[in-house]
Amino acid sequence: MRIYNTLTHRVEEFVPHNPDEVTMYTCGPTVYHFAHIGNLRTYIFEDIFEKSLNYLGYPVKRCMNITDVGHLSSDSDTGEDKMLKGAKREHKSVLEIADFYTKSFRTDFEKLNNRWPALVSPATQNIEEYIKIIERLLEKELAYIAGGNVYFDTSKLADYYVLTNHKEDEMVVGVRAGVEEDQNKRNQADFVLWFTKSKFDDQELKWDSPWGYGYPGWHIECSGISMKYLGEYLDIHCGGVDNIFPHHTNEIAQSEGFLGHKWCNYWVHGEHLNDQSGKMSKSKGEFLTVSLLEEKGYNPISYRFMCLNSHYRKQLVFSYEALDNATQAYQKLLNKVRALGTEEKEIGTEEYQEKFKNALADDLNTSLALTILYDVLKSNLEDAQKRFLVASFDKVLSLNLLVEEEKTLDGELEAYIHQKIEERNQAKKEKDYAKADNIRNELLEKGITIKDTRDGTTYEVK
RNA sequence: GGGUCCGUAGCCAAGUGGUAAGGCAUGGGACUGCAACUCCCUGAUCGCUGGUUCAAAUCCGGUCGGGCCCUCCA
Repeated sequence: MRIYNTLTHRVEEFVPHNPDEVTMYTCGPTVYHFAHIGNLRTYIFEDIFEKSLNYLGYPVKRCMNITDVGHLSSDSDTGEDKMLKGAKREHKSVLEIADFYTKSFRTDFEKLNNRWPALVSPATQNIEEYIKIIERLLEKELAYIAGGNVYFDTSKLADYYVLTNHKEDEMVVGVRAGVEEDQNKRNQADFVLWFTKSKFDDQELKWDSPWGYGYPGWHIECSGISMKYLGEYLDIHCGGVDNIFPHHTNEIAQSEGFLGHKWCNYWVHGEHLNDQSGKMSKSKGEFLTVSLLEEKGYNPISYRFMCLNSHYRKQLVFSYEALDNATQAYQKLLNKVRALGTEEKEIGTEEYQEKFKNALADDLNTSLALTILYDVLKSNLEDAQKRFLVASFDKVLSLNLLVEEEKTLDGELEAYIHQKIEERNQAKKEKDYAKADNIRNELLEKGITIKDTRDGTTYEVK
């Protein structure tokens, strides 16, 4: 498999430490509010990545954190704490907020057919890990204490900006409004590992530490959780592009400072979903959640389809036109697949399996992978072979291509529909088309769509 | 100011040197009592401009337009 590595700025051949257990860490959400579909785009990409690795023969051990504490809106100890803000907004405790939004995140995550990682760990349950790391960093003099907080000393590293081509003296501090420089820091890029003194003394969650009662900095949690669950040699670390700097840059600094050797070989980042005006955010424009799409009558999987039609490293602009487009295409695809019958036959499908694998192995070229799916449907293969391939591809695509609509109709409704269809067919025979159309409309109003096929009349219940 | 990415038909989009995949929409046709579904047909010299080359959407330069990052973010 070839994948783009942010560390080298190139597409590279993927070589894991151990092909029998690829380790993958993906940054999770801060659970202070609902996730919007832009947030979820990254998780769709990560899911496709994980499943592609599986499809290509690599078992994956994946871990994800849940940020449920002290995520300040800046490393300078300024701005607001997201969790506290969420709690205040809803008059609940931080833990209640975390619990509620973790659950709703998981619901949305799974509605998009993302596989929930086996290892998911909240930041608040790994405090001892962070303390262990910080202690070692202090011993090695890679960290220092100032103003009651523990900071990482970025000047001790030969190359702090490994992921970006930033040059420190050319960077502008406070490009964004509301960012102030923390006077305790020795270097501009230093960041907090542990807070005891903060503008946010009303922090609800605090723990004892060698440096006093306080709470961890944001970046340390991913290093701690990752090393705790996946060991000290990580194959893949994923996240959204916005995490490249400073979050992932800082993770590398502290993890490698702690370990004393290279930590993770492949850094893979997903691009953003934008709206017409640029970056999507929770505070401006329409707050696009999975639930909102559902309220508007969209199947969340249509959104997944829309994402797969694009490339994870390309910005995608959300519009209802694009989503409608995807919805239409997805429905047509389902119709075609459902006409294939139920038998599966593997023999003779190797060529297409190979093509599909090649598309995935080429830096996750999902739109090409979808094209191969269309090629299969148009090919001269037998229906059973096509069906086998669709089933196989859907292990990665996860578009519910073979999931029949499991509408459990009660017998009464079913009998009613059959009776109406019978009446309509009778009317058609007698060329009483007005009556036939009336029956069809009557059923349609109840969400039942009639289809006349060569083998008789079928129906679909919405 | 620094960094980085992108610009292919109405829309989504593949293609990184050999003469433009695929999907949706549109228009036409087959099927149907009509419709839906399905099937067939239907469209672009690749932002603009120089250059390299026998050959460029693909490489190099310039230019225009747009996104993102430079301590909230997926």
